[in-house]
Amino acid sequence: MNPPAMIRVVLADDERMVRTALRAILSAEPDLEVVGEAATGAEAVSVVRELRPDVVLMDVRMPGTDGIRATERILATLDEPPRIIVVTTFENDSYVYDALRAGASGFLLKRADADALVQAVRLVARSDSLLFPAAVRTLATEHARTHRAPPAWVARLTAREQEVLRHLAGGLTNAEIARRMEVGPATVKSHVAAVLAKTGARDRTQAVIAAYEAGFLNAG
Amino acid sequence: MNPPAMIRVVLADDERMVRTALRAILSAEPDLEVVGEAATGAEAVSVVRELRPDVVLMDVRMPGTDGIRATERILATLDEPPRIIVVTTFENDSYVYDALRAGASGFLLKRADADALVQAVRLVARSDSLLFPAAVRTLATEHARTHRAPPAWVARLTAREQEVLRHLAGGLTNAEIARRMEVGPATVKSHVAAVLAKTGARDRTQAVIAAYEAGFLNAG
DNA sequence: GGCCCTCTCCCCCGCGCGGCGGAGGCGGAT
DNA sequence: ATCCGCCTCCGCCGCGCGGGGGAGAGGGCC
Repeated sequence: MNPPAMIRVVLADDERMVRTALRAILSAEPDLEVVGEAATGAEAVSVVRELRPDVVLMDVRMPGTDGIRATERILATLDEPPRIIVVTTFENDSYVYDALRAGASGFLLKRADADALVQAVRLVARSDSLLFPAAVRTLATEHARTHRAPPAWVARLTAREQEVLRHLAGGLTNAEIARRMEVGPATVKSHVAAVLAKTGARDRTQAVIAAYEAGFLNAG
Repeated sequence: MNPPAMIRVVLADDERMVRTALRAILSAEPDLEVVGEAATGAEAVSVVRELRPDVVLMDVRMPGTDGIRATERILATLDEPPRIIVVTTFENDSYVYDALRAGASGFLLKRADADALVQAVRLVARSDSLLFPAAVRTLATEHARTHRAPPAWVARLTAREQEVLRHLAGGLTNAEIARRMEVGPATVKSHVAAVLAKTGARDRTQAVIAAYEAGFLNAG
C-alpha cells in the first residue's frame, strides 16, 4: 500500500465527546486521517475551505449555522467539494430529506457501529458511483415540493366541508355533489361557500387548487 | 479475526462474464464469500430462498423476471431477507426509482471500481443503520405517485393553449388571463374552449384537475 | 396558388355558480 | 338553561362561464 490513498476527514459536531469518539474510531484505521474539527456550522465551512478534506462528518444539530446549511454552503462555494456524510440520532428525523436535498452523499445514524462508520467513510470517499447520486437529490427536492406543511385552514374545515372539498377536487358540480352526499343542492352550496371562505378561494377552481397545493387530497 | 463475520453473497446477472468478474473481485476478499449465482430473476429468488445469503448483487436487466421484481419477491417472501444491491449500467436509468421502491438497500453502477464494490457489499451487509433506510423508499414511492406518464392530450395543446391552462391552474378568471396575456377576453374564451375540448374537461375546474393529475404544472 | 392550422376576435344564449340574507334543528360546552 | 357551532335547507340576484357559430389574418406545407 502506498500513501496516495490517504482519506482526509473533517469532523463537525458541537459535542466534544462525540468528536473525540469519532476521531478515535477513524484514527485507528491506517488509511483514514482526521485533519480537522469544527464545533459549529460556520466553523465547519471555514475549516473545510481551508483544509480541503475528502470527507466531512457533519452533525445536523449545531449552534448557529446547522449542519444542513453548512453542507449547502460548502457544496455551493467550493468547486471540488468534499463528500459530506450527515450524522444524526434518529432515522426518522425530518432532517434526512433536508440533508439529501442539500447534497449530502450519505446519511448516518449515531448509533451506527464503528465498522459501519469507517466503511461508510471509505465508500463515500472514493465513489462517485456510489449508492445514490443525483437521483436522490431530485427525489428529496420533489418531496419538499409535495410535502409542505399543511396550511392552517385544513384543520378548520368541518367534516362535511372536507367531504365537499374532495368532491370539488373530483370535478363535480353542486348538483352532483348533492346526489352523492344525499343532501339538497342548497346544502351543498352552503358547504361550498364555507369552504371558499375558509380557504380564501374566490371560486371552486381556486379551492381545488388550494386542495392540491396543500396536499389535502393525500392526507386524512 | 474470527470466522463469524463471513459475508455470504449471491450474484444475479444473466451475463456469465459479469458473474465471473464479480466473483473474482469478491472472492479476493477474505471476509466475502460468493455462495451462489443466478442467471434469471426467478432463479435468483429460489437461490436466495435456499442459500440465505447476507447480500445479493442483483442486475436490473434479466430475461423473464427482472431484477426489480425479483427484489420485490425476495423482500416480500422472506422474513429475514438479505440486503440487496441493485446493479445497472447507467446512473440515470429509470430503474433507480423502481429499485429503491422495491426495497433495495443500494444502487451500484457497473463502472464502479472493484474497491467501491467490495466496500459497498461490506457496508450494506452489516448496517441497518446505513445511508438511506426507509426514508428513501417513501421518497421513491412518492416519486411514482407524482410522476405518472403524461396523457396524450398534453402534446396536443398548442403553445397558447398551454399558456392558458397554466393560468387556469393559477385560479385566474378569463378576464384576468386576457390582461396577463395581453389579448381580448374573447380570445381567451376560445383558447379555454379548446383546452376543455382537448382535455376532455367539462369546465375549467376539471381542466385544472387534469393539469395537476398529469403533472402538467411541473413539466415544460 | 391552394389547404390547413393557429391566433385573434365577434355575436347570442342558457345556466351553473357564488354572494346575500334568513331559518330551523341538534348537539356540546358553560 | 343558554349559547354556540354545525348541518340542513329556502329565496333572490348578478355575472362569469361555457356552447354554438362565424370571421379575418398570418404562416407552413405541398
